[in-house]
Amino acid sequence: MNYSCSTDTIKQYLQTIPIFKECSNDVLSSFSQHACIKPLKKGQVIFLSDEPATHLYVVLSGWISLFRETEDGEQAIIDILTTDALFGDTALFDQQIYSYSAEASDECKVIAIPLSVFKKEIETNHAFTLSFLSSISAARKKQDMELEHRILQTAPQRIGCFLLKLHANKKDDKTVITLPYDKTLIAARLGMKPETFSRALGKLKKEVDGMVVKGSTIELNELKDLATYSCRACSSISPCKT
Amino acid sequence: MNYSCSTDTIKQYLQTIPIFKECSNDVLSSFSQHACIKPLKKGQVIFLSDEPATHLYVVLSGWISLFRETEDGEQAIIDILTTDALFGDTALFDQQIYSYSAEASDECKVIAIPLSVFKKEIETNHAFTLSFLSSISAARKKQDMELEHRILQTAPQRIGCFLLKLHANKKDDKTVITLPYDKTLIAARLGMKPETFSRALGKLKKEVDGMVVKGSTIELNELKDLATYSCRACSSISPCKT
DNA sequence: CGGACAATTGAGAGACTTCAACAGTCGTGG
DNA sequence: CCACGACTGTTGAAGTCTCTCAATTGTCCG
Repeated sequence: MNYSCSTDTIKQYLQTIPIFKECSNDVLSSFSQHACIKPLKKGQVIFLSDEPATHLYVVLSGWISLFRETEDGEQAIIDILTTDALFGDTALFDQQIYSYSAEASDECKVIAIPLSVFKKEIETNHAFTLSFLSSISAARKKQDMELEHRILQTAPQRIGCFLLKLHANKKDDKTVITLPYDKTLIAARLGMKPETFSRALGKLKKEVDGMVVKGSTIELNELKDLATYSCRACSSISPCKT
Repeated sequence: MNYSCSTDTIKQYLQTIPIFKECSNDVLSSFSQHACIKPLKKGQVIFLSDEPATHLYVVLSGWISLFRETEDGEQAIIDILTTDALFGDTALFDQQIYSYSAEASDECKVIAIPLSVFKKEIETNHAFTLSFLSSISAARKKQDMELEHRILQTAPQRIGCFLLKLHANKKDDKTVITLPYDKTLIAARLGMKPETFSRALGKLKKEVDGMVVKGSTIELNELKDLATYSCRACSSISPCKT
């Protein structure tokens, strides 16, 4: 990969991303001219919650975690995003303030687009607004399911659901799943402590026939068995797609 | 109040609702002509999850609960809405299917607007799309906070936070808060069992100086005391506004 | 007044967390 | 090349929070 910030490189990247797909050449050029590619090291903070917002970001590679911190010093992970995902866009409305913090949990590459440029496009380009709206709407549904899962699913079920989603996003159809980041981080992502994750994964292994865990790879016999166990406590038509 | 479905009545109502506020007279007329006011009895179902969507709705009065049901027969309450809130709008994108069920938990009145009419407006009227986008964006942030609360707050804190939000939406500034609906329903809304709610409210009463509970009214000495206790485990700059 | 339902209370079980100890892995520096 | 330390991950025991089940009280309405 290439670390350049050249307009052409960015344009090429943007074209592959769903939300920008329907943009005309002019629009893409406009974004590309003002955007730049930012390589990030593990642990690097991109912005902090309640900070005045300047850019929104698109993930090119790696994993970005969105989180908030409380007065107590507790951390709540809101989401962990990878390629094609947009973040920082919540600052577009209201007071142009980020509503969460963002940090690279990996070696990452992101495209930074000035909020003002994006906002101008939203204000003047109706087609683009519609595709943005559609993506926001999808994100909202995803969040909705997230909330439901926290209420209804047990820790082992939540892990199962997480694995199913990982599998759904894979290119191949093998029943071997590789965990994308630290177990500690997955635990936080699923709203549980590392110890609970470890024990819950153990329980899941017992409950699901033919499931084998070796470090960060998980082998399954039948995906269906995992879905039967995990999706029992979920309202969506299983298996869950979000 | 008046149960008529006349265009003028609906237009009058719509004009008072933030998302429609910036609509031109023509747009309002277009909505009003196709919309109708629907009175609802307590317990009446408006639509079910996964059903093909026909209308979206605006709450005029009463409380509408949005929920989903799992294979197990468990129910997850997603939100409980009142005056000015929009629902059913998640069906605008994707497959025009409702992503949750909606039921009146009260005597309610709602305005039903055909999805097709709303969608057409979204597709052709840029100013309207922007104001819709802004409202969706706000809803998303609210949901975000909801998720955080479920992870970080204990049951008594969640109740405290709920009370603070009730107070923030009140017209007057009295420190007497009236619960808007059944305690059982509030419990479900906050993701806990009625028994837990009862005990948690008892605990909250003990923890917060000067708090008195009499049936469905709650008296407070200082709002600040409640916020200090509840917002400790929350990331937002207290008190929470969502 | 009685029935239906909301709300409370108690006891015990279950899920998750906390604290603490320990095993495994990886990279660094001697 | 090995030893050390830092870090991730696992395991045990005890504690906390919430849920479940069951019994009881309170309240509203016919």
